Amino acid sequence: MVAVMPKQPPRPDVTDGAVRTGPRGRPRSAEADCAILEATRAALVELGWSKLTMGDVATRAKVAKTTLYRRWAGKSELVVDAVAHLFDELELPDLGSLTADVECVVLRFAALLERPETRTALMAVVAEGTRDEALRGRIRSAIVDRQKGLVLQGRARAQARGELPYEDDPATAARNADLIFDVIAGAVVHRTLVSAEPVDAAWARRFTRLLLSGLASLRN
Amino acid sequence: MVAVMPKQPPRPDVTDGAVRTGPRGRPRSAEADCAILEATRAALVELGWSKLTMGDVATRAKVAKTTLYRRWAGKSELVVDAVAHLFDELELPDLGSLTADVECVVLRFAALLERPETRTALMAVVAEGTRDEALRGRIRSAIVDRQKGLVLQGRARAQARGELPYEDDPATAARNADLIFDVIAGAVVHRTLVSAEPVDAAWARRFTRLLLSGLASLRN
DNA sequence: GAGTTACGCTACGGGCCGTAGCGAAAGCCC
DNA sequence: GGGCTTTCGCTACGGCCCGTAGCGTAACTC
Repeated sequence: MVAVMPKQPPRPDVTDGAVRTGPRGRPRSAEADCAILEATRAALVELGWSKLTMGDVATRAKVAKTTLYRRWAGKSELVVDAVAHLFDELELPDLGSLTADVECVVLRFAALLERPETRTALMAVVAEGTRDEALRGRIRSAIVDRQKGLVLQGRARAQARGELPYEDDPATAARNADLIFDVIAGAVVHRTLVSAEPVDAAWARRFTRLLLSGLASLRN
Repeated sequence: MVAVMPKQPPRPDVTDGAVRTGPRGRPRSAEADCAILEATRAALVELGWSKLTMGDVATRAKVAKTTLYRRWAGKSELVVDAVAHLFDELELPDLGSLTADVECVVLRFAALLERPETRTALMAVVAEGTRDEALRGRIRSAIVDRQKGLVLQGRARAQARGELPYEDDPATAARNADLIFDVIAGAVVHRTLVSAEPVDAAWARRFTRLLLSGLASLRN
């Protein structure tokens, strides 16, 4: 788990080669960071993305509004960090077969998207990210890359078991991993948030079969 | 193409069985409707979702702000209708094979998502929809159902060609269509908006092969 | 203690929201 | 034409939220 860091305080340059001792002055309150992120998640559950305001979060966290703006540039950045922690619980258990692994991660990812915090926040920040390159990068490092790691891990296991062939070309391997990631994550997100229908065990099973064996396997 | 209708004006009940003649009073300006939707799309291109305001749209459309609120309840509903028209151009040409049909629709759908209007609007309204049942229904009828029709159409063609088996059970057929729809639409949306990487011909080809033949086909 | 930085608090200009109220305009039906 | 109905443009308004500035105080380092 990689901690997501809020906006860094302005520090003097270290480019002159002089050895700096640790940061001087009053340090930032770690409790405040935690309380703010917690308050943000609570506000997301109660109010949703559109009605969430910075002032409200500050009040919930028992913190001055100015303290929020000292650490996060705005609502989007704050919410990304607040939600990112929830994705840390995503893990890929080794169940012994590629089919079981895929089904399991699909269900876990869906369970994460069922939570009202992630439900209302994920699409909203992605929408904002379409117009903000920096925000896209933040989303990528805080959320997307963690998920993509699961794909790489699952493929390595399947290859070790002999369920998947080893790719000869590293570039091809990377492209395939990206493709599989978009297919799995995209299908689960689209099912839960756009089609607004539940991802249950039956759906996960049928999706996994489709992914592994293709369209022709969908007869029954 | 089904026209998306703005908020209906308050009419007296027709439940008493009496024959009503047409609506009385001054009719709504169809030109205003058109100008408003056009102005909304233009504003989406220039400003994006978050900075788009109702007042700005009204000014662009040369219409009073009150006129907007007489027809749409808010920003989300307005944007859904404004973007819905763009999805009408989605069609499924008969290219003679399932592979070609899928590749083509993937590329067309991706081209639609490349446009800044849809890019910034689609995820935003979906995010709002997670907290608004009525808005979800509006998105479904205005956008999602039209796309889903393409899946049904493509499957029927493939079955007629003998490329896909006919499902015995209608319920199974419906579930399969929903699954395929979420996989295709989800993958394209996730690739373009979350991973923020282009859907080009090569990606469409590899995705289609994966969809038709499953993971094992991804060696090269 | 001196220096530095974070904090809480208050106050503010500015923007946008969504609505009310008005007179005028544009259609129907007699 | 005269009435009736509904929409239109316009203005004005209270309210909420934004994001920042300014101040005095608290916490930590050297």
